[in-house]
Amino acid sequence: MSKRFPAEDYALPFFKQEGFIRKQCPKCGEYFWTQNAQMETCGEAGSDECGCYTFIGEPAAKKPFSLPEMREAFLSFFEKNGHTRVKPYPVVARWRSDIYLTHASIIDFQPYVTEGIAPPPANPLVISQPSIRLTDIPNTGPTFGRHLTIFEMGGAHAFNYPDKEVYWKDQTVRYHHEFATEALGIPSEEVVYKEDVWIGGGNAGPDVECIVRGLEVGTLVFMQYKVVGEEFVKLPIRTVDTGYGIDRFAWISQGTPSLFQAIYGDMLDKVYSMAGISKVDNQFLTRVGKYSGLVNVDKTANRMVLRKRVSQLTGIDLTTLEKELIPIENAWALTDHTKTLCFMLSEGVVPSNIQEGYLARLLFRRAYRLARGLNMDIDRLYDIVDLQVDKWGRDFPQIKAMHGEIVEMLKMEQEKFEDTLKRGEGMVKRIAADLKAKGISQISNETLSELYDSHGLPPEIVKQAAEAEGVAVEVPENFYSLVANRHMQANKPTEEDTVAEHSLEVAVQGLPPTELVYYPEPYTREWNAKVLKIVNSEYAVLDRTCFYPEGGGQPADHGYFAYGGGVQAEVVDVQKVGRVVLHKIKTENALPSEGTTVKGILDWERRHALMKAHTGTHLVNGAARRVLGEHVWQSGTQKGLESTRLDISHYRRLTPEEVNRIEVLANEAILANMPVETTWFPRNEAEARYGFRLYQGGAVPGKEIRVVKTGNWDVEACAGTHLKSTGEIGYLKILSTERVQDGVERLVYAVGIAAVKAVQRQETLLRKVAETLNAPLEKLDKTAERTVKELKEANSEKKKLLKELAAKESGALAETVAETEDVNGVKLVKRDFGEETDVNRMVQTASEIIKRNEATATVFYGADQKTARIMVMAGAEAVAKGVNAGAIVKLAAPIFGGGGGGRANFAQGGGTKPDKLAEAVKAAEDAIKKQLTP
RNA sequence: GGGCUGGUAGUUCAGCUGGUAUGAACGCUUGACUUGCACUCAAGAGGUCGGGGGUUCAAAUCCCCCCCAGUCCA
Repeated sequence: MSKRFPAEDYALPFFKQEGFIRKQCPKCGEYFWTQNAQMETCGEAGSDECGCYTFIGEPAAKKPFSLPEMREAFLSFFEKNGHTRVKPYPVVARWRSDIYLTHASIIDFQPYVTEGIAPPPANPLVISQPSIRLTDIPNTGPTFGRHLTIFEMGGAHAFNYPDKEVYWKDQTVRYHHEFATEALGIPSEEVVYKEDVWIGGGNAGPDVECIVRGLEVGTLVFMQYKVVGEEFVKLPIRTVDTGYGIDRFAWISQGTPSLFQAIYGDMLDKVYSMAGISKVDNQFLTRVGKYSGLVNVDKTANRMVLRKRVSQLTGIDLTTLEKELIPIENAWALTDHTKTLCFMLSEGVVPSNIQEGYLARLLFRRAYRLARGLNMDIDRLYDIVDLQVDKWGRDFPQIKAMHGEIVEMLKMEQEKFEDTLKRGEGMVKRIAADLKAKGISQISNETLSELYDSHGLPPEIVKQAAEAEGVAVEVPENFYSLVANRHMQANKPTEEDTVAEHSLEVAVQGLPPTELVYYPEPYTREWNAKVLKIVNSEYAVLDRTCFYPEGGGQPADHGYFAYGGGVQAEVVDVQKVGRVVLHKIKTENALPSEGTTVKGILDWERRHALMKAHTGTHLVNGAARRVLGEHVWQSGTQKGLESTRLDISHYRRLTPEEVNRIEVLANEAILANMPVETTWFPRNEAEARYGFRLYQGGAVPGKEIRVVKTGNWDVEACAGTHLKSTGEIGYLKILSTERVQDGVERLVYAVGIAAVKAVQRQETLLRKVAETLNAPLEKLDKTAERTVKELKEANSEKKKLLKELAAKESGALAETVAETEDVNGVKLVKRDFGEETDVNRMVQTASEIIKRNEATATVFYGADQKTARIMVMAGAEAVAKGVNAGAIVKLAAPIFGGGGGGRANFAQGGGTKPDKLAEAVKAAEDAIKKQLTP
């Protein structure tokens, strides 16, 4: 979608007053505002080459600022100007269901604030938000720090309501200009404002980019539209969304060749020395850094073209450029990635193969490969992590608090990756050897993408391993799009359910919100209500209800309505659509008519059990966190009558000991009989009071949040029905655990009487086993062990005996049990095994006989009531003379109603008509004779 | 949430167009020869072919369900 806003949208009084001129850049074609009449291009050092970085070596500000200094300068500037300082939000956007990571400051206020559902924590406000952008991975390094996977976005936000204007475009630009010129001392005529259109996250509006000496240091967005199809629809709330690149501002204030030097300072030297980069030529970096603005790996896929251009502009030859630059870029990227990992893991992201955990894994593996590429001992990676914790731990205390867990999770991840690599290298070796044997000297693209897609082997690693085996690998330029193509097939959306849901939404329109009696009175089992509407002749809508609708992993209540003197309508399901509760009535039952007053009666046994399960779940969650660590988050839950489950994030399989400890802790929490308090808080207050740990169950909609506080054990935002106190649960028993995904463990447990019954079931099972084994319960393990051992021994004894028997029967004894005949120099041995149909025994015997004389063919057979079997084996000499066992069985087996086959030296067959066996044997005998007849 | 790959001896794997697991290598045990850099040679032990169901005369092999593990993408 390309759209331009009219020029007047950007013609601000500020520009006029301060003598800014609007110009069109001849290179990129964009309009920009500047006080410098001599300026021809917009000066932005992008791929259009409108300029280069002129701050490198010549700092743009009055003094150098470190990142924390710049952050403080920014925050205090806006604070001075009437903004309230707000603490940064987490980098894991758990309050949102559409994204995993916070990638801008505005993310903190979407959708509740920007859509007017909840008020902002302050208005206007200022925040410095650590933001993670993994789409910038390939650019991190090559662009000298213009792109980072983690950066701090300074956000000064104002939310303008129809009835309350805070400030809008003009004031926003004024603030920026004042910050840049007065707070930082950047000369006014060096600040350029570029007109631009901003579209993101379904919203849009005009924006201006702020360029200083070639670098975009900020974007001032005026969010005022919702994107609907191709159209922009005006929003009631106009949001000032400014993004100040705090890191970039620090960079221009220091004028270092790269942003990394500005942010990391001395720490970078330590990384260099770990990476074995002995001398870093700052003059060289300065020359290259000036032109780093035109590098953008996404837009111009071919990296080499970019390098060539940089080489042209700097006059440094390509080889030198590559050789000098690549290790440094990699060290930069490594430094950046470890910082991002520290932030992510400190908030409880567990590396895994799904969701945000996968992003952490991706990042770690990349960091690992960068370290390897720099010939760095992998242990140094953890030294860098330590440096990061030291560097950022003061301003972001959770990083310091989680230091141990971060390192542990990373080490675990390292182990897993090294296993994958080892496995993969073995696989490549075998593939290479196989190809070589077939005379193929190159690994196909198909194989290459499969190795990556299914086994996680990046092509460079395959190349390395294959070439060591003497098989070539050519990695196609478009490798990753080839992989993407493999995913293109079959993504069929099944959206039948949404249609039905939509019809309910329409049906409840205009109805008043149902009064939810189950919240203030979770123990009320009977109440009177008026039927407001019957929907789709199956759902009843009441004015007030005690029936809990399905949600938050808690199943719907059941029960019935009584009305009209003795009529009962059973409620089999309850759903909430919007703010209206729908009660599904059993199909066979009569529906009460609209306007009737009904008495609702809850299936209390069911509801009470579910309440126990729900409160119990909060206890298990709290117990798991205490036993396993602060990285534990709920990643899903389903309450049930028989058993309930809770999925938690954790980086390794739970041990039985850990499970026992969780169980004991949870039961201690029950015995402590702690009160369960539920309180509605305004969103901001809830977050301020309890932090983002509240969002255990994921995103919670609405302006007000229901907070469930279980004694001193656990606090969560939760919409379920809860007990008054924990003691009511009685007893909680963990039944089993499983691994749902890498990094997600599932605990299955039962509460109350269901828990007792579960224990009884397990006991019954044990007792049965004990009876079968005829052993006392307490010696069951030893007895089972011994029994299995004995069974194994018996089996191997049987095998041995079979062999011995075969050896005997193949010798002298053979004469007595088998018929032997000589046909043209081949000994034909025929034997009826009677009721023995175990081919294994026939095979053993036959091969013993043949071992003695290769010029032998055996025809063995047997039959029980139901099936007949025939087996033909021929020695090498017999085969040479023409015997073909396969052909014989194929011919003979159909006679007794079956089939069979095999090879020339061995074949077997079976059938279902044992009475025809003799006939088939005769046929087989004749066939052999025929084969041996010249 | 979607896709792909795998589960066979203690380990790494072969076998998978159904028809003997005489499986291979390494490891292990015993013996011989040597004692030096993966010693060599001989003999031997070691398998519910992840689990369950189905098709078939016959399933490691084909089909379905489940479990376990790996991996890519959003």
